Amino acid sequence: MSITMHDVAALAGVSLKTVSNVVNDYPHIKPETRQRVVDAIETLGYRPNLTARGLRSGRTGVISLIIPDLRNAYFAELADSVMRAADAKGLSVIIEQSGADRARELEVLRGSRMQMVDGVLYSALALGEEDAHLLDSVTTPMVLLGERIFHGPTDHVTMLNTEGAKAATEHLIGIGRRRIIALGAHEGEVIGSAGLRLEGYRQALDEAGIPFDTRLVCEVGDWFRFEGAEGMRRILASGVAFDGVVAFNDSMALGAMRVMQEAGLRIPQDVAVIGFDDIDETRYTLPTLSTINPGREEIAEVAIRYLQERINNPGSTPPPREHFTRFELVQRESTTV
Amino acid sequence: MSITMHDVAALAGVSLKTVSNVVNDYPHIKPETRQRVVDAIETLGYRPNLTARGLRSGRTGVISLIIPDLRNAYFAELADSVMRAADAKGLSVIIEQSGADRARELEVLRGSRMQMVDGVLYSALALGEEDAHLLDSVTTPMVLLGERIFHGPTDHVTMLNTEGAKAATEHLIGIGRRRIIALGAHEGEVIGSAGLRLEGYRQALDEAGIPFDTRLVCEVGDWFRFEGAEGMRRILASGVAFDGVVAFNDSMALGAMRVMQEAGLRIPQDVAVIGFDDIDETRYTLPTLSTINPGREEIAEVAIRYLQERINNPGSTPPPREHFTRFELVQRESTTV
DNA sequence: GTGAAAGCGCTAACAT
DNA sequence: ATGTTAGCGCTTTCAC
Repeated sequence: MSITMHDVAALAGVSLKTVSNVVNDYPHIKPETRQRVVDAIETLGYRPNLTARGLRSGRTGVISLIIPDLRNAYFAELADSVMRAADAKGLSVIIEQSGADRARELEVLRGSRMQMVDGVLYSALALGEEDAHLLDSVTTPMVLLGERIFHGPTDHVTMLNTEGAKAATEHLIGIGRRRIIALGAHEGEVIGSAGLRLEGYRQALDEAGIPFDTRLVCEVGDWFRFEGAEGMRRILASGVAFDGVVAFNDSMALGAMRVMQEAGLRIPQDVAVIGFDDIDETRYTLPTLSTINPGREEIAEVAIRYLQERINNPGSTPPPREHFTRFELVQRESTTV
Repeated sequence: MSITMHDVAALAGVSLKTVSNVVNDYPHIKPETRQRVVDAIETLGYRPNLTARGLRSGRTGVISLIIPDLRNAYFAELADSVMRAADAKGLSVIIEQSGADRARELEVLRGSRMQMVDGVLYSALALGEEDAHLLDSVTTPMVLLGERIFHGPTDHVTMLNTEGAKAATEHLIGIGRRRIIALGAHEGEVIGSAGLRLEGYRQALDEAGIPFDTRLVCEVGDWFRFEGAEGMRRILASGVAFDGVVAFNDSMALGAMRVMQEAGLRIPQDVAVIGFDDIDETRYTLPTLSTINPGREEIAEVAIRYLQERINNPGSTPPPREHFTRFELVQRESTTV
């Protein structure tokens, strides 16, 4: 049996309500009363029961973060940023992995765990624009992360994908590259990281007057290292000439780099490479990898702020907001000639 | 206002208890009654309120995982394994980062979040054997992970560190290496990953009749890539001859590999390298990295099982158990000559 | 400024 | 096999 407010109230000789007021930092309490309560809490080692508080107040102080997979460095780092931002606001974070699986991404939304969190940060990978309406029925406050769904019924925080990819491509063009591979395309995709980033790649080529060549566009399935490696193997096998690679994430860039190095290509002399995400690892590879930093900390901070605003104002439902973070091009050895 | 059991009971024309029984899969319910309740749940879209259930039953179905830092690939992968094992048992996981900071590791133990979880998986990095008594006062069921505290008051799951390091060293000796660097030592440490692994390294040398040379022992602070790189720089600067490296984790091995490659050393021809942890990345570096797989999935599975046993039998307090997982040596290019 | 009472939604006894 | 009753520990009216 644990210590309850009752015990504290009894020891301090006050009522339940007064203890509650002290615990919740209510302003109007006589200093000496407050002190007596604080002492009683101290001597008894009282800790509020958060479950009871949650039941009564309707708030648990817990949010959930739904991401595809923690083993993916980008999401591990995103989770880290989210947990820091949440911690600063006194929130705990339950992480749920969806495995980028459509069925599971939907299941998690309906799952009963949703009943015990105040809000959800939702980073979908398999759902798309056509699923936006499925979010209408979600009553828990939610902030969307990522590029799969725009103009949904909820707040949305993401980076400027097209602009980032354009900047990456311009950077390669700026160091004299003309035959640039786009690694990580998804056929027919318009919305979504792949679609948006390919668009940025095209814009950069257009503005530089470089013709778009479909042989330089490498389509892959998932964005793991393996796929980056496989994609590069296909490029090499095709015999197409190239002198630069814009990979749509760092993992693929690293997989491709390994394949190129095995094939005897020198980076950046023969092929300059730039990735996306600025995962920690890019600082330590050989060569180190230039990349686009998507502003993970800003994403986490803004997402938490939006979520908390929704949580704290359950009545009002202002229209969904959209926040685009600033990105930053980080130049490292893979594009320094 | 959300739908409660009351609403379901009213619609199905049964009592609260019956609804509760159906929801909790109680065995003895007339099939037709059950069906009526199920239908009512369906039409109303009822979801049990987990907070209320938690308050009443004393169990929330949430555990917390306390780890140093998700940005560390080993812990991200451990968290992934833990979440999968927990999910299979219907448990949710709150992750808390301690930053390998002693004060924070202790704070997290006393934190009020502990009041809302059924149990804790605790992976300390800064606490040590001398802090074991601090765990006595923790009433929440707990399973220790890692090597900092043995013979504490709680269950403990870890790998066979000494044996793993011994096997790694023997592997290098087996391919003809005699001057082997031990990368990642902590001066004076006996317990803890560094101490135990250094011991395994010594045992392997002893058994092979190779003299222990302190100039080959490289001490570092944290076990990040940066420290591995710095340690290797010091080794190279010292001018000591060597033909093998046993790194006490993969991150350091990769940092060291990069420095060696920059210095023109070929791996594995000039220096064979083996790490520890089998993080995903080791499969994709150039060369791929041989390593000791610590059996993360087994660690997660056993830890969750132990924890659940403690949670489900709050009365009985059998003595603390200790489980050592099997490790596996994974040979890759960095030790294949 | 503080107290008394009500009840958040659920499950565990104890009936029937 | 199902219904009734009584709280879990807290916050929130509403008094005083």
